[in-house]
Amino acid sequence: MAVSPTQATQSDVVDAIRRDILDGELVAGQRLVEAELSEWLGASRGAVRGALIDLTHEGLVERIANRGARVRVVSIEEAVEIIEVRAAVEALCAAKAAEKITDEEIAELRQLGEDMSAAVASGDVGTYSRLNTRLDERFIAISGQKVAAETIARLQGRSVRHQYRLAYRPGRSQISLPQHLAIIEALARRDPTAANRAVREHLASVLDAVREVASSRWEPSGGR
Amino acid sequence: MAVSPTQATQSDVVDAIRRDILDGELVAGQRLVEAELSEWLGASRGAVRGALIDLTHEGLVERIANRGARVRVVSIEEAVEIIEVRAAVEALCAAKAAEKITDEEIAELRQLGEDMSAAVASGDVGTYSRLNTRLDERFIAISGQKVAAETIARLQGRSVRHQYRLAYRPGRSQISLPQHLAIIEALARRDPTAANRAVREHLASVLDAVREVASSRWEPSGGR
DNA sequence: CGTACCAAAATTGTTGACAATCCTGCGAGA
DNA sequence: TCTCGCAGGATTGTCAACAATTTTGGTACG
Repeated sequence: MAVSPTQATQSDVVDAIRRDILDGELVAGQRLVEAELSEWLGASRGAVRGALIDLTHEGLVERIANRGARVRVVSIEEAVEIIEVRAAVEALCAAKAAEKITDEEIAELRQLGEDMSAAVASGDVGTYSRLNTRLDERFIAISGQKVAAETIARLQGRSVRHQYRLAYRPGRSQISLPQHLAIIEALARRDPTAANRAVREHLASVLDAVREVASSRWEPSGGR
Repeated sequence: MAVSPTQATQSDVVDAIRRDILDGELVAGQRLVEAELSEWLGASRGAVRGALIDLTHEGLVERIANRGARVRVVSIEEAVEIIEVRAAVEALCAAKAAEKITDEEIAELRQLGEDMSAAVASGDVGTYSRLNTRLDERFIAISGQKVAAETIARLQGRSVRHQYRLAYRPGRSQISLPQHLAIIEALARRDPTAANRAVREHLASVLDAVREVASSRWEPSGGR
């Protein structure tokens, strides 16, 4: 999108392309020609090339030797798998977090819970969605599990496009809010087992919703 | 180690360096100078550079801007975290595998179990260790969870050095063999819950052993 | 009408030279 | 003796030109 006045560095390019993919500016399957992006972003071709390689490792871009890069298409099946893995790892984090959470952090999460309730009550889906993400990030950080955090971050990007549709489905907030509050309460009670289960139940529900959206999108689209 | 007569390509370099790190040929913390490796492996500096970037993403190499690459040192704490995450994800795979395993695959795993028992009985730790790895790979493949497989593969490399010491500890085989057989039996019974639990129990035991090795290695070593 | 082939264009891959950065060792001054 | 500063060397980072590969469009031939 924005072309900066100064020369863009490689990590700038990575961020820019990643954002465009996540925002849907670059659609799945679209070709990513190095020379084009280079001019588009005001960076050297080398930088763009390196960025595409990085994004390939993140799973957002697909590269075939001598045949260029395209935005990776993640099938519903793959999205489901990603959420299943995330469920397993996040549940681990939740259990660990419940064991080492401090009083201040509990207060912080409770506040977060109230904000979420308020956002849902006022129908502000955008804010609610952002608070969701924050809750995830917070309890993963609290768990102190760096490897798990890195693993989840890696997977996050790939599934975000599929989860995006979800947030704005009517009634979705009402389903997920109590689940999020349950996670918070389990952490506040310092109950690892309950926290583990609460996270799993939440992601199982997300999974159902993703599958449902998938099947409901079978008919309208007629594309390749 | 071996320098091939023909020009080595980038993926050759990745493989060569990875193998050397995993084999302990390159020790943790050792500097990896691009020009040296380039001459050593008979590849261009660009190829070596690219390989080091790839290995950085794998977590085997650590790179600091303008200051070069070194073999990443994975602390005991990190190894523990890695095994915890692996436990969560492999348990997921085991449960999924139990749901879709075929009769042929059950026979194959049972055979594997017998081979493992034989290897332990004859004290052939090397073979036993290799069969272990195969068992892991097989039930992950059977589960059909590509994302989980990729996630585990990523983590595998980093923890392998810590697990390596383990295999040759006296008595270790006797502890882990029944756990492996339990995994096989749970899969053969097509019991997802039991398979999940069997994998978790096995990796919990690995975890204990890693921690124990860690504490027993506190005294002999005199620091970096 | 379809197919095989070929050259031109477009695109990616690689290399080598140069620029930028960091580390080392030495010497001057307090 | 210790600290600071500064060249010199070593190492990494970047770029632009060149090579290799794939795609495309057209044409001749069956």
